[in-house]
Amino acid sequence: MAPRTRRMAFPKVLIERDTDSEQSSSSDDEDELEEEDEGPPSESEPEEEDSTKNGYGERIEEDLSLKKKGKAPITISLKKVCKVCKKPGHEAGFKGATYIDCPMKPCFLCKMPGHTTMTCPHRVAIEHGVIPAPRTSTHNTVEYVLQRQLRPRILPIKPAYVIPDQVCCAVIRYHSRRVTCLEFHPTKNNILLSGDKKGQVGVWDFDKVHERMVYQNIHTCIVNNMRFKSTNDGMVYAASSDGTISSTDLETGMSSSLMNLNPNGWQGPSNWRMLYGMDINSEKGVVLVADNFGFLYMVDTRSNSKIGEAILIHKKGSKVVGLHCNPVQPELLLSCGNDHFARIWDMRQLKAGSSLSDLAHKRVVNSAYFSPLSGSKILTTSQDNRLRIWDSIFGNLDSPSREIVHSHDFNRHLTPFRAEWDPKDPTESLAVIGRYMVENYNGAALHPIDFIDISTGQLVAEVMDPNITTISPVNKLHPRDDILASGSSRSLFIWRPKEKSEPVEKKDESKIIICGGAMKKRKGKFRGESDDDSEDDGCVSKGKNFQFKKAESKSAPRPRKVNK
DNA sequence: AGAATATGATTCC
DNA sequence: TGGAATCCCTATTC
Repeated sequence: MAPRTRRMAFPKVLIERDTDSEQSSSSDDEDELEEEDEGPPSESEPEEEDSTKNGYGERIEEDLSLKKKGKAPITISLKKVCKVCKKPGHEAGFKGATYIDCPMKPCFLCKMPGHTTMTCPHRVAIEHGVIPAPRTSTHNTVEYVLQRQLRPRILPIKPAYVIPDQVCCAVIRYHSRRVTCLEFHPTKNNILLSGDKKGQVGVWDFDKVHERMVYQNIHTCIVNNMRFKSTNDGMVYAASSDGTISSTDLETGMSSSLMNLNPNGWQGPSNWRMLYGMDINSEKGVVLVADNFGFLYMVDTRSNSKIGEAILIHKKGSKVVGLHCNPVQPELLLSCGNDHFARIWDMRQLKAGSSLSDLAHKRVVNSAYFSPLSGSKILTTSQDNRLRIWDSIFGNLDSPSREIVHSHDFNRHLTPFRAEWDPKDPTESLAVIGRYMVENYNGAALHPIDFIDISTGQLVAEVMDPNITTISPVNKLHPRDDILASGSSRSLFIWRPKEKSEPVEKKDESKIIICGGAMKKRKGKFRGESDDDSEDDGCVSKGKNFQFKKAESKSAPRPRKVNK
């Protein structure tokens, strides 16, 4: 697995190690970058070469040439190579809490070559990190009028958003694997459902933080999407990579399988079907799901029976990751997937190739959602680091009406990011999405959760907490209250606006709990977590030790290693 | 403190 | 077309 062959091909270049790392990194072109040119790298280089190389791409060797001359003391020399491109002359990686890009690679944010994220035009506003991309097409008359006449009036009104920006309660390590999806209960305001990579479903009353419930036997691997049954909000459906749709009674925990695409068990990876996108068409009483081979399935919720045959809605063999029914027009279905398309369908004429619209993207589309009230706009999240807004009224669907460059790269170890609408926003312009790229906030490397006004592309707010050093790819805004729920790694967080909740330090200590689980002897400590009382059964309240503080330069939690 | 590892889209041959 | 190599701003365990 290790790219050993590449490492062995390095030319041997020795550089005197400079005790002051900051100076050395900024003056690489001077004589310290002397090539000693000991000839080409030998192909038969022994494997132990790896042991002379530390984790930062530096090569440590004893300077033998000095030995030969006799008197000179043995000095340790380092060759500094970029750990990304393996070339000397520059270094990439963390310098403290700031990540330095490799200049040989395209910009990590906008993916364009020729610059790094430091100078990317899409993050010139340092305090925001994200600015709107220019409109792709402004030759539309309606848009022009909107720009001229409406925008000047709209802009001052926009900041009225209420942003949930302070953690009010949390369960650290709620799940035993990373969180993959979240869903608020449709009627009970304090109930949050969470699915994880292991197939477990959490039911959490975040007003009674300690009453943590995790159903372990609903699925056997990733829970990809959950939806409440519209006619009975005590029942929830979930689609999983185990190939089943589950139907679970939240009171009893009783779960049954609505559909199973792998009735004969494991028949090899090319036969194992996984369910990703799911939604409910309450009008028709149908659960819609889609698999990793491009097919859509429908199940009648009254008879629990499959309707018709599977329909190919995306490129054959490609994953369909998202399905969404239009909130206003029940005939309209939206799908998105790994074939780089989001597609709009008419439920009355569902067959392969009969989509009403194909929304083209440059990369995989992680999510596509109709706007929650009018259903006239579509918000997509694509792995090309762009959010796109497609407007069926003020624009055509041939091209997005706006593209917003935003850092939400794909990483196989992270749940894919999905931008979500604020269901409460009457103007249908507020979206929330976690950010991949780290920002250095007074010495702490943090990944904020961004609130973006999709009508202007502006970053309305970036929400973070110095205690949360992990990326938060899963976010959901409450359907009625000013609450944000976040899934970050295995933890769940509930955010509320500052003015509505007292600072957590003064609040009920039990609002933050840390679950033991497998983390008994964990060394990297969460702030305030003490090692002494690590009872690993159930939840352990660590509230009194756990303090939320403003990011301060001295008290950054688990800071990134600072080069010395 | 550093190594190992889990594991998916994409590219290349 | 299919399998191997590659990748990289992760999180966690050992």
